[in-house]
Amino acid sequence: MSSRPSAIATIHEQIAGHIRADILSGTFPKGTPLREQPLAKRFGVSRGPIREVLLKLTQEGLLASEPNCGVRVSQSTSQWIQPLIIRQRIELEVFALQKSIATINSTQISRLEDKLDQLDSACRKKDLGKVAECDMAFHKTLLECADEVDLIAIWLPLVTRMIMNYSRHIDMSQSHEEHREILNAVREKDLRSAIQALKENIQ
Amino acid sequence: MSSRPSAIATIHEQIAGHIRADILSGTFPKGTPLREQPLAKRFGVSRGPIREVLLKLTQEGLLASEPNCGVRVSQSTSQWIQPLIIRQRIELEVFALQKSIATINSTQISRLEDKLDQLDSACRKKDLGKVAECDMAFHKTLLECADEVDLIAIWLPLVTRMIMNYSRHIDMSQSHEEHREILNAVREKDLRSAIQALKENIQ
DNA sequence: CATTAGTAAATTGTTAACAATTTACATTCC
DNA sequence: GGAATGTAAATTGTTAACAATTTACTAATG
Repeated sequence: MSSRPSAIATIHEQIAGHIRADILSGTFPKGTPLREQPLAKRFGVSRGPIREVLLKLTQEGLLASEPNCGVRVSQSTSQWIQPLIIRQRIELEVFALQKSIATINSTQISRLEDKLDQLDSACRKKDLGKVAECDMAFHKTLLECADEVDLIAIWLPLVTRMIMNYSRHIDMSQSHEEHREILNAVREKDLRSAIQALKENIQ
Repeated sequence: MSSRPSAIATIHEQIAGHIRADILSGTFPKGTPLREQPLAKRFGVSRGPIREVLLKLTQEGLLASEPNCGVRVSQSTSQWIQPLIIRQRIELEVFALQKSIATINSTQISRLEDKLDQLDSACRKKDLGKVAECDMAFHKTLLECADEVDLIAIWLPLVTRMIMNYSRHIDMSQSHEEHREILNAVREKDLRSAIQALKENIQ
């Protein structure tokens, strides 16, 4: 919801980022209950802000909530709808590319380069949670170039459900290469190649 | 969130429903700031639960939040992405129909009939907010027949953004007819007709 | 021995007070 | 008169205590 992309993360976003990484890396396996009090203690805040973060992650799809019983890490998305999710995610990202590629500027390119560097770093450290987070962040930055806030809100639940299923099977060395190809094509404003590289990365 | 469809709404859901209807009916025009204290007083609760409802509606896309400045009613979605939103929404609902239509049972049919009745009642009362809410509720119930929780989470941000733009142009008399046609086709397990009626209703 | 009932602990839900930040407005200065 | 500054009000953000609910465990009962 922050209007400025790449802004300094608020305390909410930092906490959400930590928990998100712990889920995507498998530190919290599927079905694990997340209790408010221990999380509050861990992050040095009271339960109020924690509740808001948990609600946010629930609506993203990472957590599942049962009234009066708290939240637990979501189970995997069913096999049935995965092809649908992939199709829709590709349609959104291709749309964003088509709209933005002609007018993309150097500031946006360097933002993408930053994300790519962070992804590279996470890959070398074999930090699975961080790799998944950086992967998402790269694509999110790409979407932000299209300057359509609604696009990201629609895209988020799709990508969250994909990452939940695939994060543990990411090929660290390949991931970095694939994203570099996307960025190279975008830099040269080569829409066709960019779309192809994007599809290969997502599928 | 609630595992039981058609369950008694929690206090959260009731408050969210009220505010949602006020936004969709135009009682709160686009850009109107929503303050926590007045809302808390209006619904007879403290600010805590109100904050959670506002966060929920923000992530649905009805409200836009600026840190330390509260939330306001979202502006309309840009013209650029509306065709995309419609396409994806149709794809989701058609998918749900394809998966569920063969196995749909009488309990689910009567649930749909309930929603249709409520829609009819709201149309006769010319209650725009209620009509928009019932419209959404009918389609949500249809999606629930597919028994894929993730489907609804992906669908919600799409339909919210459609309704935000169209709610004030709904043809009350036509809306009820269109939904009745969908239900009739579903009742007869006529997939082709159901899809056609659905597309005509959405587009 | 399995089942039920009852009780204590753990956990979520709610509230009201307090802190930090932003906004609005009046005052001063140029 | 207009811009900058300072102060008060309004508003959001956070906290800790309390209430309500669920869960886990123990003991009684058939």
